[in-house]
Amino acid sequence: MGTSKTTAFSDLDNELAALAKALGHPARVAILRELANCNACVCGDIVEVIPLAQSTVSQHLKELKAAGLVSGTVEGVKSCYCINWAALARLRDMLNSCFAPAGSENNDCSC
Amino acid sequence: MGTSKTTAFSDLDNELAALAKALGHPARVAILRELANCNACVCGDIVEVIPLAQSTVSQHLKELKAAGLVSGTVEGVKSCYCINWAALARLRDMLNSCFAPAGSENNDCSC
DNA sequence: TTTTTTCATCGCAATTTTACGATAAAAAAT
DNA sequence: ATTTTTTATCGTAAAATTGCGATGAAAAAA
Repeated sequence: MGTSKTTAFSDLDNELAALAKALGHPARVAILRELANCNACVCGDIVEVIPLAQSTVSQHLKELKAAGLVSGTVEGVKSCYCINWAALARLRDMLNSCFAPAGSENNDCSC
Repeated sequence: MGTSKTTAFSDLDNELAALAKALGHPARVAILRELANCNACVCGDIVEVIPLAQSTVSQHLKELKAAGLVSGTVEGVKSCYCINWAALARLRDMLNSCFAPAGSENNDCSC
C-alpha cells in the first residue's frame, strides 16, 4: 500500500488529482507564485526565496515539472524555470467543470 | 522529516496547499464529484461508487472534512455528507489571485 | 432482546513524501 | 589548469499516506 489505486479511477479524476497534488505543498505554492510574479523566468533565485535547502527546492521544482505546471531549460550553468499558464488554466477549468452544481434546483444542503 | 515545514510559509500558501492536497487523490476527486452531482447529500452510497474498501472511503471522507471541503452529519444509523461550495469557491479564488500574471506586459516565457 | 445495518476507528504493512547533507557534473571565472 | 558557481542527484532518516481487514458503537429492524 502507500500507493494510490490510480487505475481504478477515470483519467479525468487522475489528471485533476495529479495537478492538485503538485500544488499540495506550501513550498510548491510559493515557488509557483514566485514564477508567476517574475514573468522573466527565475532560476536559482527561487532557492533564496524559499526557506528550504537547495536540494529540497530542486526536488520540488522537479515535481512541479513532472506535473506539467512548470517548464525548465538549462542556460549555461544556470537553470531557468517558467510557470506553465496553460496547465494552470487546465486546473481551473477542471475545477469548474468537475464540480459544477447539478441542475438549477436548490443546491443547499440539509447537512 | 516527512513533515512539511508549514511554519516557514505564509498562511495563504498553507491554506491553498491544504485545499489542493485534499484534492490530490483521485478517490477524493471522485467523492467530491459525486457529492456535487447529488445535491441531496449522499451517505454510504458513496462507498458503492468508489472502488475502494469502506474503511478507506471513510478515511478519505474524513480528510475532505478536515480540509473543509465537505461537511457531514449523522442521521440515525446513516451518515450524511455534503460538498462545501464555499470552500471550493475559496480554492478557485486563491488559484486566481495567487497565480495572476504579473503586470500587463509580455507574459511569454523565454524558457 | 437479538440481529442486522451503517459507519468510524484501530492496527498493520507497503509505499511515498519531505527534508537534508554530501556529492557529482558542467559551465564560468580565475 | 584550477577554482568557483550553479544545479541535479544520491543516500538517508523520519513521518505521512494509502489501503485493507477486523473490530467497535449505535441506531434500526426482527
